[in-house]
Amino acid sequence: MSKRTIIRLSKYKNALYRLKKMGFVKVFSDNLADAVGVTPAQVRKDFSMFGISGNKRGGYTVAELVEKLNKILGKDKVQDVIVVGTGHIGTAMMNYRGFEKENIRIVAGFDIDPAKYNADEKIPVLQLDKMRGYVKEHGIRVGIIAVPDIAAQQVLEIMVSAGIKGILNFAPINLKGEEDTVINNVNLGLELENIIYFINTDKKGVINEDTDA
Amino acid sequence: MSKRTIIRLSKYKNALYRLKKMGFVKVFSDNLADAVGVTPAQVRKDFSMFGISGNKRGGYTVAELVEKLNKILGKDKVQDVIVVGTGHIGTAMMNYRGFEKENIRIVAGFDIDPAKYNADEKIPVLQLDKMRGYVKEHGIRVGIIAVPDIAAQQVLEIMVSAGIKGILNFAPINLKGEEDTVINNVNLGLELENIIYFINTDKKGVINEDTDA
DNA sequence: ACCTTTTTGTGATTTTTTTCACATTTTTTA
DNA sequence: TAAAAAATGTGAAAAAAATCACAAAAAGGT
Ligand SMILES: NC(=O)c1ccc[n+]([C@@H]2O[C@H](COP(=O)([O-])OP(=O)(O)OC[C@H]3O[C@@H](n4cnc5c(N)ncnc54)[C@H](O)[C@@H]3O)[C@@H](O)[C@H]2O)c1
Ligand SMILES: NC(=O)c1ccc[n+]([C@@H]2O[C@H](COP(=O)([O-])OP(=O)(O)OC[C@H]3O[C@@H](n4cnc5c(N)ncnc54)[C@H](O)[C@@H]3O)[C@@H](O)[C@H]2O)c1
Repeated sequence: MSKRTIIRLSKYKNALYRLKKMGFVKVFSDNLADAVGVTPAQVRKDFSMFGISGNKRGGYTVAELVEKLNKILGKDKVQDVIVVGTGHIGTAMMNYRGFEKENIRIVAGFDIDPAKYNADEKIPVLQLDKMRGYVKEHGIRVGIIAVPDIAAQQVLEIMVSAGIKGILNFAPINLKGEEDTVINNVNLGLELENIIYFINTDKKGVINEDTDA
Repeated sequence: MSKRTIIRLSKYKNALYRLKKMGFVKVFSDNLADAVGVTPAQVRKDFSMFGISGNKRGGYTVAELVEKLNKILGKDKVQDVIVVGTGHIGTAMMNYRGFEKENIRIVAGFDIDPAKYNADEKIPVLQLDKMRGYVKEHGIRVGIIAVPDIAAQQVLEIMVSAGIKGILNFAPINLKGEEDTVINNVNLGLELENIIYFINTDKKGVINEDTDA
């Protein structure tokens, strides 16, 4: 399954939360298409690939659909995540309250700078050396890299060797991983550059999909 | 030209900076391909679409290539950017030193919370009401939205009406813009969800392209 | 001077992704 | 009960993106 499809499923799910809050019980492929910025056929095809079906003429039941999407996306159970590098981006992620309702829980931060250590906070910041043990002990599978680019590859290797399988990387370098590791490189500078290119050119509109940069 | 192509050009440029620092004078399509994680044919095709040519057998001259890419990407002149919403993400962006060498300069922040105001800093934080005037006066064309999702659409409209043409949006909502506006939605929650999906499934490896979420 | 090697540049081909279009099902209306 | 209307679900078609593969150019060797 392609990344693009999964990102769309997440978007449908987010749109559904909003629709639900607005009181919608049923939803049609073109409502979701509008909300997410794709065609209705795309919505239906995406669902069809995961065996999600609605009712002809009746559309989809919001509550059911949310549940199915969350199941597919692995959001039916809490996912624990650690952050390595508790600087600007790292602490932004640690303090973000929006992850909770998505069943994503940031459980600890790690840094090499002793000034950052704070084992007593709700989300403790521990020394990097403690990471391996922590990951093994708690069975952590997902981590965020928010260290300077020079340190990123090395940090990646420690994380992977400790047992982490999925990584969101903010360092502006294309990290490469082993076969069984998932790495999602998010390069915010690139995203800005992209905008700069397009405003200096004819092609306007919403640039979508693929942060993967 | 597709977003993916432009993102790749940016990546080539970044890879070239590193190669240059390492002392490389010439570079071949497969060096860049390796660095960025694409095929050599892709590199050459991308270049060919922008009329960039190298020398058969001799490859490309690093310095020339960097210059051409920066020209195409609009990085040959400084681009001023404002931030709206000076919370965690907004201040992370404002404090990030890495943008300077990319000719991206964050010139001001805006917020509705008076506690955030600080007109005397190098990068001042001003009240939201001042944004329109500031943008018009300084001819700002690019802005970053880092406000809560509920405020995002409204903030977008103010920014666009003030004359901003390109927007990087961190609020987890698919902002829609007018014809001549470029909006790049970056949804970090989606990027994490994506990782969670893939580690719970067979498909592993580097997830790339498309932050656009 | 000629042969060999290396690498580009790109048309052709393949693969992937999206959109079309319509038969089918369900609901409503009369 | 039949006809009309509104959606889905999905093969087929189209469009977009990536890869192949090879002629051509440049460099070096003998
Ligand atoms: N802040 C932004 O807006 C922004 C924008 C684009 C890219 N980035 C990238 O995101 C990453 C983080 O940026 P930031 O602004 O949060 O940086 P930062 O300097 O604020 O924080 C980096 C943190 O990593 C820690 N660190 C350094 N080496 C480490 C190591 N080996 N192990 C563990 N911790 C280590 C430092 O002590 C520090 O706390 C960087 O790679 C940066 O290039 C940031
Ligand atoms: N922090 C993260 O790691 C993270 C992760 C995913 C998504 N996001 C999204 O990024 C956005 C910013 O997140 P954050 O963590 O920086 O939030 P934050 O709460 O730290 O900061 C938001 C800032 O926006 C200001 N604000 C609110 N309404 C405003 C308005 N109408 N005009 C101007 N300013 C206004 C607030 O005063 C505050 O300073 C949010 O939409 C959030 O959902 C953040």
